[in-house]
Amino acid sequence: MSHNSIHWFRKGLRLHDNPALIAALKDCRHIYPLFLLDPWYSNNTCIGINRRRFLIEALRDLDSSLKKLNSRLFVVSGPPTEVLPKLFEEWKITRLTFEVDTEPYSQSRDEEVMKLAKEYDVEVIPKISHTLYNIDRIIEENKGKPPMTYVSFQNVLKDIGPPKKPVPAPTKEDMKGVSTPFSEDHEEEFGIPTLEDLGLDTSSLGPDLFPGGEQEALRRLDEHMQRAAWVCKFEKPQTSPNSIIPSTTVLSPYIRFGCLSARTFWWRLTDVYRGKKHSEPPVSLHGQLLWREFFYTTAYGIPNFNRMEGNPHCVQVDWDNNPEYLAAWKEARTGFPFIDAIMTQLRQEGWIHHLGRHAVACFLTRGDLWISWEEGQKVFEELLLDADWSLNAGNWQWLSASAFFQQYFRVYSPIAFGKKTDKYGDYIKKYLPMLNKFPAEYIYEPWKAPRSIQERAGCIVGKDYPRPIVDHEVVHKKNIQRMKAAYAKRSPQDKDGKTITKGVKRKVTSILDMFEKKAKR
DNA sequence: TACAGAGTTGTGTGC
DNA sequence: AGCACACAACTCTGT
Repeated sequence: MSHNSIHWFRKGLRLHDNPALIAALKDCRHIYPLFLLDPWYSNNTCIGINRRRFLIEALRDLDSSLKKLNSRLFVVSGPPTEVLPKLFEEWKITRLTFEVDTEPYSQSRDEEVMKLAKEYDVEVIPKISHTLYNIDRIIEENKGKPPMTYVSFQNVLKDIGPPKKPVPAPTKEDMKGVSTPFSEDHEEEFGIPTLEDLGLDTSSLGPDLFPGGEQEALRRLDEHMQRAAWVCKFEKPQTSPNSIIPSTTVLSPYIRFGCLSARTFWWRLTDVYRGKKHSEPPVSLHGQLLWREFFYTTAYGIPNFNRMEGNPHCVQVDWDNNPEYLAAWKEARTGFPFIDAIMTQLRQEGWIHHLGRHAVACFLTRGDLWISWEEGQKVFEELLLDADWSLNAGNWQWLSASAFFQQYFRVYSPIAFGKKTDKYGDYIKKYLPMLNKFPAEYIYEPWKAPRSIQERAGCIVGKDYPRPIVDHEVVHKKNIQRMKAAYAKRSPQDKDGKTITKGVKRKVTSILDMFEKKAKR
């Protein structure tokens, strides 16, 4: 039988390791590679200009790769449930393929689309290739609930075995007998819009340090995999959050959009490791991919994962509603140069080191400002090129000690932490030029510099750079007590003040049971 | 059921 | 420089 296939790109913006695309090409006469500009995202999330640019670059790269196979990318605006039925009819579609995505919106969207496809007699082929594993399988192997620690997660994976090997990109050979019916005015009808076409203000675009697209992703992967000794030695906690050149691979935006397959990355690492002594999870590069998989699993298996309320694993905390503090954090004017430099890099460049994320996340939540992690989550979602629903929610819960991580008395110092890897504050000077002439001994706490030194440096604290909005020493001690109270509420104590855990355990299990039953239905 | 042990990446002090 | 320790005492997993 000869099919007319749509391959619907959502994440997975690549040709390599794209099993759903390969499935679309089987016994196929006409292939329509499709990307939808779904208004749901603009209506429900805030996406910054740098992220939008990354997406458009990735689409352009995809189109250029498809051109080499005598095909083209079709870009259409509108809700999938409205656009797809029209295209099914217009293009006489018999088959729809796409990559599985586990985010809640994707799940409900795809469920609706599959119903519609049935009505139009369109065969649907979903394939797993965004994650290393089938997430359902991991949860099943762990008795129906997601593993809640990295070690137990690893134990489950031991039973499953290594991830599947990536599938090669389609070749001209695979395209024999397959064509894409595109017309001469393809650009007008189905072309990739520019940022201006989308009516976006491009005045705040930052430098294009990490251009989107599969070709750039594979180039970047090659570049790093050639450094075999570095790859084998890699230990995430030993990399610097405040180096001028990123100390890690910065492949995360590419993996987020699926320009790079996690499985391709995984097996390339395996090749580099082979026969050599190398670091191990959780700190190795394999370990980083497993962290991603870990949070994809918990995000899929835990209800209301991006919220505090209704999230059975999240400690319920009485965070302050403090718009002034939130704005100061978001706009890089907390008065702590280390924090403000990181927030500036985030806004301008769209990527900050994982430990930089730790520092600013701890500062916003349990460390200093006592503002809900959900607020921080929104800011990261807007500004991070690699903002990924599952990882963003999971890591914010981790850093705010709301879930996964409970040692809330371990607080990052906005002054001391950065000094470990950047004694002289070069990173701060790069992102906060007003502090450029400040002597190193005061660069992390400019308010302590004598007036004469501030004058000589041409930067008066309170005028040219803000005073610190909180006294870290005071506020972090207070916040540890507040965290203690939040945990005590969740975990009732006996008369000696010792925590009784069994009652809570039963409560959490029962909520999970309910969720499991719901999921089975 | 109870308990021991561990937990990706804290800070400050002292040797 | 690098390590041990106190700080105070959290939760999850496995036995």
